[in-house]
Amino acid sequence: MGASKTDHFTKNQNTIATLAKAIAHPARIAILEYLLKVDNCICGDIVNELPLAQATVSQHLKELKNAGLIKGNIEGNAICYCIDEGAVKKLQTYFVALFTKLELKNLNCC
Amino acid sequence: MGASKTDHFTKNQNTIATLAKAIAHPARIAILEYLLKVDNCICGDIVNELPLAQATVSQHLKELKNAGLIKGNIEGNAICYCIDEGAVKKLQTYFVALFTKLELKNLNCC
DNA sequence: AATGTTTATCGTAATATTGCAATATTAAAA
DNA sequence: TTTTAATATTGCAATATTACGATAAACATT
Repeated sequence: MGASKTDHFTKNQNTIATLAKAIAHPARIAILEYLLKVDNCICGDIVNELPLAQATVSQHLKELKNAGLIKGNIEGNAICYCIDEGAVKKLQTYFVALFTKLELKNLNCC
Repeated sequence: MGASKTDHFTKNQNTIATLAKAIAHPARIAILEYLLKVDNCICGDIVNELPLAQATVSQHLKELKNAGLIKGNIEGNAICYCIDEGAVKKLQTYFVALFTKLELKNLNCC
């Protein structure tokens, strides 16, 4: 078929893969970087910051939100988007673990 | 259309997105974890470690190799696969930068 | 109430990914 | 040389992603 066999892998493996997928697009990286750059987390001008149509940006924001990497609150006719620290910490935890394992190895065989 | 507009984003954004995409599948996470787990980097039994057909595993290995995350040397009729430290360090560098930016922020507005 | 602004959703087309059977390739072993 | 074993490639079908125009929804402004 063609659908990922997620049920054959561990929960942790699927979690990390999902988080990685959420940031596996330059537009979503750009969105995260922008959210980190601006002082205030009110970000009604994200669309103007990206070279994509409004509908496309909205779709990318939705994916980041579904992945839990950002949070959004309604504020009048604007939306307040922020980084979600919890999810980013989860990403961080995994990568730190990965990198730590790496450093313990003597990978000079190839 | 449907193709990513990679040329509208920075080189760094595209690099990170590509690396993230390479690990955005549980099978490829499982492969990396297995490569980290085994003592020796000769890994001719990766196929048996995964719940996927040989052709599919080979394809995932190819993607990891294209992304530069693993290296492979031909050794007789087997292949020696290893983590590529350089690429993992690149991933690490980016995430450390991202997480560092996060900690400097006061993200309590949402 | 009518208008303008901002964000979300729908519908659709183009492209990419996933998975596997079948087959090819490569080199060791018999 | 023939056989065996391991990995790669091809071809195809199913599914997912990306992008955007059109439209809807929500609210502020006039």
